[in-house]
Amino acid sequence: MNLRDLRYLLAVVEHEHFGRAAKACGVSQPTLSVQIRKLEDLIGVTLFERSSKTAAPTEACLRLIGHARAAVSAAEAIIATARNLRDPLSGRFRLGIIPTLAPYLLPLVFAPLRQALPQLDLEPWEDQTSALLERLRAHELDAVLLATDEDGPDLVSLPLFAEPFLAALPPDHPLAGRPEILETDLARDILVLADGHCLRDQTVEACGGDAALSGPLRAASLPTLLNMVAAGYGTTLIPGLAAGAAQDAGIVLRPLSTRAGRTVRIAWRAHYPRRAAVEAVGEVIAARLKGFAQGAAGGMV
Amino acid sequence: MNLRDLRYLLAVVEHEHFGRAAKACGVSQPTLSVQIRKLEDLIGVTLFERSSKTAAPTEACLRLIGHARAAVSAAEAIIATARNLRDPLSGRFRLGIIPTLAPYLLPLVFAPLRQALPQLDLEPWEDQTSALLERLRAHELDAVLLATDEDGPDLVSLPLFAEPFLAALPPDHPLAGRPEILETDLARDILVLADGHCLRDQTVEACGGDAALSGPLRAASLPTLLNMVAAGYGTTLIPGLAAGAAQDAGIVLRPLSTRAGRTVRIAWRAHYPRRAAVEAVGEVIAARLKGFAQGAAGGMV
DNA sequence: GCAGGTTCATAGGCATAGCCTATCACGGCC
DNA sequence: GGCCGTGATAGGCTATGCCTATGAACCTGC
Repeated sequence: MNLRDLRYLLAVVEHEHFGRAAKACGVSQPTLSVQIRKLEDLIGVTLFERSSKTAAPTEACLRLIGHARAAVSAAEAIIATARNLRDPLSGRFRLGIIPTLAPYLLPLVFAPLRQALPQLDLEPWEDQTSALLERLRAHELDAVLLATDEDGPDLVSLPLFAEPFLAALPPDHPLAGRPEILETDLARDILVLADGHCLRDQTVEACGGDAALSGPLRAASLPTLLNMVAAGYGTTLIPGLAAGAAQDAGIVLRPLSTRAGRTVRIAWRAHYPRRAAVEAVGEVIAARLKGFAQGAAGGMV
Repeated sequence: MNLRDLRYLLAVVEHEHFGRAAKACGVSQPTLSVQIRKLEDLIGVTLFERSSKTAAPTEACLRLIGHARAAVSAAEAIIATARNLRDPLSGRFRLGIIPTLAPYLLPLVFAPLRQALPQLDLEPWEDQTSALLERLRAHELDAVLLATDEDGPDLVSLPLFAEPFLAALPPDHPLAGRPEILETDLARDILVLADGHCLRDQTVEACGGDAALSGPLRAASLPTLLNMVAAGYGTTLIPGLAAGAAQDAGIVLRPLSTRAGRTVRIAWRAHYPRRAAVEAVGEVIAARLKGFAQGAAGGMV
C-alpha cells in the first residue's frame, strides 16, 4: 500500500468522480482508475460502485476512509514537523559544563546566547569531565565545555578562550604582598579540589607534582575551596573567571609569574549532525570572552 | 513520501543499526541506506547520526517517529478493517419492502435470514414502490422487494415467488357462498388502497379497469382495508400472504377463478457490488416461500 | 434510432524508482 | 598491518506508475 493510493482514494471519495478526482490529484483518469483498482485488489474490498454517471463509495469504503485520512494527515504532519525542525539552530541543545566553569561562565554567556540563538533551547548540564564525556558519547549531551586537552578520535573540539590561573591567598598570607606568585611557592600549603575535577590535576601539575598535597582536605566544589582559603586554611589556584567570586569572599588574588592557565574548549561527537549549532554556540561564547585572558589578570571580566 | 519509507525509518529507529533493520524489513542494507537518505533529503532533516558503531536517531527523528508510527498503523488498520469487510455476506444490508408485503413477509423470513446469513445486518425499510426505487437509485438502499414488473435498465431483479390474489368478502356478502370468484364480479363494490400502492393498480386492472372504483374510500393501508371489508363496506383483492390476517379479521376468502396474482421480486442496482448478498437474501426468501402459490389458495403458508 | 458526449476500463509504450550484488571508505581491534 | 564491523556508493535489472490513445457502456437529443 502506498500513501499516494490513499490520497487517490480520498480524492475519489470526495469527488465521487474519477475524472475530477484525477484532475485534483494532477494525474490522468486512467492512472487513477488503475491505482484504485489495485488498491481494491490489495485489500479485497470493492471501494466504489461505478456507473456511467458517477463513482459512489461503498459502505465498506466509508468505513475505511477514516483510517486513510489518518494515514495521510500523519504523513503531512511529518512534513510539517520536519519543517520546524529543519533549522539546526533551533530545538533542544544539551550542553555539558564542568563545575569549575559553569557557575562563572553561564551568567556571562546566557543572555548573549539567548539573543544570538533565540530558537535554541539551551539545557546546561553540570558534571565532571569524565561523566560529561560519557554522557556525550551516549548521545545524552549535544556538546560539552571542557578545560582538558584530549578526548579521543570519536570526538572533535574547538578552543574557545584561554583562562589564566590566579594564585588565591588569605589576606594575611606571607606571599600576599608580592605582585606575582611563582606556583611552586604555593605548594607548601596548597589546597585542592576532590578527585575528578580537572582543575585539581592542573593545580597539582602547575605546582610541581603531588608531593606536597598531603592535606586531609579535598574540597568538593570551588566555592567551598574559596571559603577554605578565605578562612586561612591554605592557598590555591583558581581559574580566572572565578576571580570575582574569590574577591567577594575576601581572598587576595595574584597573577602567576608563569602565566599558567587552561584553555576552555567545546567538544562534540565527530558524527554529530548539528555541527552548525555547536559552532554557533562556541562562537557566541568565544566572542563574549574575547580579550578575557588579558583583562583577567586584574580580576575583571 | 511513502509508507514503505516510514516502515524503514521505524525499523532503523528500533534497531539503531541499518543492517539489522534491513534484515527485519526483508531488504538489503544499501536499499535501506538509500531510502533513508532520500527521506532525509525530502524532509530536510537529518534523521540518524551514523558512526562505525551504530546509527543513533537524532532528536529531530524522535520528534517525528510518533507521526510515522501513526501513519503506518493507520495503514495497517485499513488492511485489518478491510479483512472484516471483505465478506459480501456481512455488514449492513438495507432492504426496502412494499407495505402490502412487509408485515406479512417479514415475520416469515426474518428468522431464516438470521440463521442463514448471521453476519448480515438486515435493515428493513417500508415504503411504496416509487419511493423505494428512488432510495435504491440514491444508494440509500441495497435492494428492494417489489411486486411490479419493470424498473428501468439501471436496475436488475430476480423473481422470488408468485403470490396469488384472493377475493376478500364480508361473511354476509352474496358471493360468499361461491367456491371461486370471478374478479369482474367483485367490481361492483370493490374497495382499493390509496394511490401509490402497487396493489391498488393491480386490483383495478384485475377487475377490468377503474370504471367502478368510484367510492370515496381509499384505505391508507392493507390492515385498514381489511377492517373495512370485515365491516361490510365492500370487497377487495388481497395478496395471498395476507390471508391469515384477513381470516383473523373475520373475512371470507375465496380463490379467483383466473388464478390471478403477483410476482414478488428482489431488485438492485446493476452495478451494485455485493450481488452475492442480494442473491443470498433472495434465495432464503424464495426457499421459505417455496410451494406457497399452491398452498395459499387454502389460506395457509 | 443513431450520433455525440458522458462515464470508467483497457492497452501499449516509456521513464524512473526501488531493489539487488559488488565494492568502497572508514574505524575499531587484535 | 590485516581483519572484521559499520554505512555509503555504483551499476544493472525489474517492476511500477504514468501517459496517450482507444474501447465499452450508457445517456441524451435530434
